[in-house]
Amino acid sequence: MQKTANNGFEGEVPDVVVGRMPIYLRALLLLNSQGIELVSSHELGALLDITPAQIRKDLSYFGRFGKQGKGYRVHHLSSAIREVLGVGPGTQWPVALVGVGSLGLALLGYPNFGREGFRIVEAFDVNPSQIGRRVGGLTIRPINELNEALSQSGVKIAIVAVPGSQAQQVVDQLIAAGIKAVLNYAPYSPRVPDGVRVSNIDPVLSLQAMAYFVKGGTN
Amino acid sequence: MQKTANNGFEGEVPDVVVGRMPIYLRALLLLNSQGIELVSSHELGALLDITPAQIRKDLSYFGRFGKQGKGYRVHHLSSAIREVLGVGPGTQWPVALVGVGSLGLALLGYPNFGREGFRIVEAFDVNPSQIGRRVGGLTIRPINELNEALSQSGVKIAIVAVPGSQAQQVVDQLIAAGIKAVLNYAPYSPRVPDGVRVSNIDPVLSLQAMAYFVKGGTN
DNA sequence: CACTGTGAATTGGTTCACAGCC
DNA sequence: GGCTGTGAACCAATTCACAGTG
Repeated sequence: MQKTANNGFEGEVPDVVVGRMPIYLRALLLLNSQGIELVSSHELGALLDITPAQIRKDLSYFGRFGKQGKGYRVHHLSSAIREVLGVGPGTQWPVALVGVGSLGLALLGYPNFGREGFRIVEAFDVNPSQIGRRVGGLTIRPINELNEALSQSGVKIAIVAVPGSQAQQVVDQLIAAGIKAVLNYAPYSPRVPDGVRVSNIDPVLSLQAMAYFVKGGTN
Repeated sequence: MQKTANNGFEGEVPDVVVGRMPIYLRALLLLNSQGIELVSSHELGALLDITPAQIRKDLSYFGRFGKQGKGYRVHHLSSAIREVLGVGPGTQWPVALVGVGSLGLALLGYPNFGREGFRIVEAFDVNPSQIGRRVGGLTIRPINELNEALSQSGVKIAIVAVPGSQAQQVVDQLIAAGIKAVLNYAPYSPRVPDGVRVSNIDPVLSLQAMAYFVKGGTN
């Protein structure tokens, strides 16, 4: 049984490997902007604090992108990773945002989404004073229009920036409207059915873990 | 060699375990607010999608907090975890913020830091129009005062919310000023010396990884 | 000959399963 | 009887080491 890379079976690539691909992509785009055309796994590893072997093995899950004796062509590899992730140039994932408080507004104005394959195309809030407000070409809509607005539109990814107490309810509504991936900023980890991905961003959890190490671990 | 829990050696607890402790703490505080006094590893696991064995083993790195036949007293366990992490009630880690754009401002107004053991006590920016501005009891200071302000103050944790192009330089300055942990929101992973912790929060990386799964993995 | 791609070896993390205790 | 705490077993991820190649 000769397992060539990318034999079409799903679930074969470990999550942790998928999670590193965007990191590689980032680094490659930076190298590209510096005019660097060729990079070895060793150089890339030095840049990212990742072992060369890890990088080569990770990439080998998706294909053979390098040249022996040379390394990887920066542009070629970055294109390949974009392709793998589904964020190739030309594709832009439409994203829904729920919660337009100060964090939600900051996200609406964040320029990197557009550059990296995503665009916020709908924004919702419960707060009546926000509804109807126009921000960056978008009109903030009431949350009860969420299902109607998203069900037919094919939006598959949402960002949740509401208080923790509302997060579960909002996520439930999003899933009912066909959302398959949620980037959650609320300080509450919502429960979701199989087939839906959640990625939680919670600065407090990160700070607490770092506090342990700053303090000096177990004392 | 009989390795009892918490034998005082540092570095013995895997990072991944430390990273889960804040998650447990979150859940326990929620249970506590619901008036629940006792919880088993099985119940907590069901709530968090973590196996009971994992929870018990994780906790056992730090001590024996449960009662056989009963489970864990919610209040007792949450206090113990706070103690372990160094975010016990009464302690509040002072934190420096660099970058007071829309994201930085949102962070300044984020009420959870205070509740969970952290307080932003200094805020810096390069933008002259921000400097001197008062936000939430804090005066925004120019970044060249960073070293002076932090070196003597004992602030060990910083939040970086500047553009990617400035992140490395800012982190270098923070480290020179004695910072030991950085929560980095810039879309660039800064290089740091041993002994300094960085936690990167990058929504684009999360979205790109989720896009892969929404797309259906390798196709 | 410097590098990739990849099985094999190793390390680290998770889950099992049960002794001990309430 | 129900649950914790924990060695042992298992599984997953990382690293090694080298054959293969431009």
